[in-house]
Amino acid sequence: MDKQKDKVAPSRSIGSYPFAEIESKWQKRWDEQKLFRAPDFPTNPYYVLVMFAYPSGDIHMGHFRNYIVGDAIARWKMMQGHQVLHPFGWDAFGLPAEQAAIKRKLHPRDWTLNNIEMSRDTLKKVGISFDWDREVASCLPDYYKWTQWMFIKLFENGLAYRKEASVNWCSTCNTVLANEQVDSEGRCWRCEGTVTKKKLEQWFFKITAYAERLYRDIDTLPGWLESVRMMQRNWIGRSEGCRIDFTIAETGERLPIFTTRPDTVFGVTFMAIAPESDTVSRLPIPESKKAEIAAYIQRSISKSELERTMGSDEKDGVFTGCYATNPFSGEKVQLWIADYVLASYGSGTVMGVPAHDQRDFLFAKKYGIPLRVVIHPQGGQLQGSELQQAYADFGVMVNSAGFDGKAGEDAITAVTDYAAAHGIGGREINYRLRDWLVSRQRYWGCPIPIIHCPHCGPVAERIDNLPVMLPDVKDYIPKGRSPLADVPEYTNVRCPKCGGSAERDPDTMDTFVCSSWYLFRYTDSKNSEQPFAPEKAKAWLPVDIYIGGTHEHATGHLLYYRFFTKFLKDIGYLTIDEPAVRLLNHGMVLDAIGTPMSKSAGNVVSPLDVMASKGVDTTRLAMHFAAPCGKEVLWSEDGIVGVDRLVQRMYRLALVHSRDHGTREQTSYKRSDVNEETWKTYVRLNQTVKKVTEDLDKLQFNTCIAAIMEFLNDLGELDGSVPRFHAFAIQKLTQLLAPLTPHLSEEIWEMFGHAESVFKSHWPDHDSEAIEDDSITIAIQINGKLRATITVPRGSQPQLVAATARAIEPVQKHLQGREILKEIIVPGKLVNFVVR
RNA sequence: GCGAAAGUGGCGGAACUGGUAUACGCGCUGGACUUAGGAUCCAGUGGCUUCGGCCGUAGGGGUUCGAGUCCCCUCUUUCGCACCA
Repeated sequence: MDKQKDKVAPSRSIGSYPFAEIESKWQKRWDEQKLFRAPDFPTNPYYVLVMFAYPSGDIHMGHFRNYIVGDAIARWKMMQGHQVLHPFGWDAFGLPAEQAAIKRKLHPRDWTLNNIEMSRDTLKKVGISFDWDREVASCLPDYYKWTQWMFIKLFENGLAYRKEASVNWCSTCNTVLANEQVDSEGRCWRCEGTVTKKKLEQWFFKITAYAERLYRDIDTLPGWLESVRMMQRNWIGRSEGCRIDFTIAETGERLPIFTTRPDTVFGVTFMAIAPESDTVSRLPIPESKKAEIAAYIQRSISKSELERTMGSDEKDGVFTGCYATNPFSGEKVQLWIADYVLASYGSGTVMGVPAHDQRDFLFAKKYGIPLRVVIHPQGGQLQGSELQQAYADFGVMVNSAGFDGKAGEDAITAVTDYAAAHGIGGREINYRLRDWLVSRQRYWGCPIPIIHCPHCGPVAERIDNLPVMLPDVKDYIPKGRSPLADVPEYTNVRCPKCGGSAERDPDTMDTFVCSSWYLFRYTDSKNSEQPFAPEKAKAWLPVDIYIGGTHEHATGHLLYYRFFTKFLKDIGYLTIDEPAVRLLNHGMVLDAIGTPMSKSAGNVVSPLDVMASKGVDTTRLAMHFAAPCGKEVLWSEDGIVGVDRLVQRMYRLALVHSRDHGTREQTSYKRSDVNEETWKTYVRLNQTVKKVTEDLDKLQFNTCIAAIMEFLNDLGELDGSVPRFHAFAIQKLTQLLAPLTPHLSEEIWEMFGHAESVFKSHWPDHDSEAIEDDSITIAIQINGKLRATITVPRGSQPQLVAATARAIEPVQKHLQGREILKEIIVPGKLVNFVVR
């Protein structure tokens, strides 16, 4: 019989895969049939969440990759019998809208809504399985009403508060920023401008009240990337130590400090206060010193974070003329102001132990402050005068009154317990995490629903008055105060409490507030009575997999939304502690030589262009196949060729084999049904089903595709002597490919006569009666080097295999004149002869 | 400086608990069918080779019958942290 292969003769009679019409056909049908509409109360839920998007009007390769990964998972879970929630929405407040408005003389709202239309159309062309009925846009009143509700709930629970503080100010954006929005080099996350400090009264969310839970629960998130977990741990910066109350010698006022090394307390030879610390103003500074100190404080405050951090070997400060008393030794030491001390951490004051802390050491060296050794290394001695640097390791306490001889952790415990027992301190935990500054002096954001009353102070807007509508303004240009402040109709209101005249807060919220709860809104996006019904949220949450750029959000969004989750649980709206079980970072898309795509580099490739010439499914496959999905991908046109061949090949095979086979359902084959070659191929098919299923579970889309290609190569070798076998195999492959090539698979599925969507079909199970090959290849090694392979029936006696191996010619040759010391036999794998 | 992850053909990348390194794809070489081929199909493709083999997973050591995989050192890259007391 002729080898039929999958060649179609004459090939010219069959056109290539007509992707354009097939794509629009199925996109339309999915829409009409509401195939991806999620129920409110699923019985077998799976929640796939992709980070919602800023509506910039187009999509780039990074978005494309993000969404096709989510889409593959959503469609696969659907075929596995889950009800899938796969929603989408728009993070629609934010700076670019104002800039566009200024530049193009458009209202930010019009610009944004127009972009949403365009972006949505684009996503529909990609055929992403979003449930568009649940779409949200954070800039619409029916959404931001509930963002305001969140603010008020936090306010009512004492977790939203106003304080004057030294805050981050970006002079380019003309607004304040949260700590999370300033990078490690002191630059604005959005414009990269230098961030300075400004003393302002602003709204904060008390995320620090959740520091311990946020820290502790990181351990309950094994499905998150370790790097993200580490970044959050670092950001929260939990540190266990001891509070020790020194006193200001002149006034007797308490001067508490935090230290992780209370065992060095007898080595304190000075104290240092941060220049910004409130404590400074309470010091009895001698007249003669005041001018010098004021100048120093002025100088340090005007330095940027970067300047203060750079050259960290250079410590400077100024002596206040005041003294502090060590409660352990009763000794008086000099009290300095030094800008290596941070006002925002601990009490803003540190005890200076030059012998055992490198920073204190450098500082003391510079100013000739004495040094006292109070810790000796185990079994060693330190000479203070010979120290070239601080000895910061653990050791044995010396020169420490009754504590001498205590060592390491015991020493720390002993001193801490003593402090607690004598009312001069005790165990304390400190966090690096600061409260979240949420006010923004910008127009295009969610209005803060607070009214400032001269009598009642800040008062929350009444819930039934929500939303506080964002008014139109003439001028969006940020001037360093909110444009809303210039709209008297907006700001002049009555106090909800006393009815007196009052002023509305003119600021808007950080857009990260909007994105801290959108995943909950999706479970009940049309609710006009509540942000979402708790029972609906309960039915879907937590998110099973959350996909996006986890790196840039590691210590921002991904911390904020955990905070909101815990808060909403505390007030009874949620039952979960953590919002998402698994977090997937889709890697960046780079150009073919590994440079990030950017306008300035001129190497941007639009997914839309590729889709237009090759079709969506080919473009999807090329992206999936190029690299495992957590890794960065080098995008190259060359990569398309191979997967395009796969698409064309599938389509051609379907054209040929669907002709007269109809929907006839063959669920499995028995060995007796088919010839040997077909059975082998059938086994290979089942192995492929198994492998693809396992790889999808591991989100290894690249190896799924490879497995399918491999099988297709094998299928091409098989003749058509068993009627309908090819048709059977192709239908299985169509299902396996469906999460990755949804349009192609739908079309082929229909060609085979199925009336329902392939996504309503049941994901193939492998036939466990046909998963193992009849014969296996055994590697034959001599001294660990491969010398031959032999093929034996599965389950052959290992000794028999070894004997066969010994007899074959290439092995004989190597064994000639040598002594076999040992035979290593790994059943089903290899035989290794150890010879001399 | 500290910490973590990684380094595999010309390229993107495979390889389960140590067990046939380089699956799959691109590219390349040759061929078939063709008016044509940027279509399709077939064969080959790590390096060296005296055609027996030898060498090969960043480099060097080690453990083992056997190492891409485990251990130690070095180099490189990426990422995070970097006055947090």
